[in-house]
Amino acid sequence: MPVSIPATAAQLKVLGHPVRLRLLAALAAGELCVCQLTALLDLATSTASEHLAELRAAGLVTERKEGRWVHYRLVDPAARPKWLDEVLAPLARDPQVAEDRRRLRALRAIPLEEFCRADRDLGRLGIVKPARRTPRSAAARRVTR
Amino acid sequence: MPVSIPATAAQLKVLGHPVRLRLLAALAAGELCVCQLTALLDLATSTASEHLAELRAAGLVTERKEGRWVHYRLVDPAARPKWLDEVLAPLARDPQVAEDRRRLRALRAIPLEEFCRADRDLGRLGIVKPARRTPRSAAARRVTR
DNA sequence: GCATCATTTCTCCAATTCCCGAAGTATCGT
DNA sequence: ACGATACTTCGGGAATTGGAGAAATGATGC
Repeated sequence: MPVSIPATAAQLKVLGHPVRLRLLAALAAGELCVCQLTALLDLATSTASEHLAELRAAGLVTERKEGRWVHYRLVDPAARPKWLDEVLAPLARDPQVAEDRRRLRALRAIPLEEFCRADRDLGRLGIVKPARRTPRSAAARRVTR
Repeated sequence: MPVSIPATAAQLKVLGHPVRLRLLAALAAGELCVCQLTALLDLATSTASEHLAELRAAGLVTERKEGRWVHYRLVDPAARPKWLDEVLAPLARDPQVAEDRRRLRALRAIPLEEFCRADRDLGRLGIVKPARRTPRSAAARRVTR
């Protein structure tokens, strides 16, 4: 595990983005596939995929293919920079992360097949309530940018 | 000390740049003024100043004005994110950081007045040796970009 | 083989970053 | 008051990033 300024800067830079940080915080509780993460963060599939690719290139996550799905997880603790857990742990206090964890508990209980059959719609599955988190309205996207 | 995804992402992003990481690694051993850091990293003054301003905006360093000089230092440990020291500590093994520390030991021994009177020229002061680290040749800059 | 579905890669555009030199600010010494 | 000096802010140009949709890839099931 070589520690150098350029390598460390690259890892920190990748981590220094709200979406990627949120992805990692979600993965801290265990592996998830791209479609679950996409639904959780309400992103375009290609956007989620690209962020995950960056995290992988920085050596922060690994992928595991299984059938049609690709599961991502944090790199195992030995290969993990020591500061990563220190960064992620306090994020539990962020309300966004807390809500993500709550939804993930429900989400993990649903088999992937069923989840995808339901169009990966958290609303339809009763994971998010009245607010229609419908398929990413243009309006919703525009504000977050 | 509010911990949130946006705030943490902002701090990590600022840290995720080789120059700023090197600046922080230098400051880990104690406060330094802009002109010392500029000479150490061989940057344009305005570039160093802007990087330091970003670090300050992210709450990672504080400034102290004294006469003509502005001294920067790491924020005090209480206000410091817990992961910051974990990030900086292993960097001691980076050869660049090791060399910076060596030069800093010599540099700190020189009063600021004298240092500036010598045009902040590390070569002239015998801190860097034969390599003429003259005032930032265009050639030298071009490669590092 | 062929359609389907999850994911990745490509193409494009807007926005941001990075770095410098120039211009501006503030402080010191005279 | 004046010039010199340490630093900051501004202006601008090259490079990178972020994100979406479209097209490509790869595995599954019929």
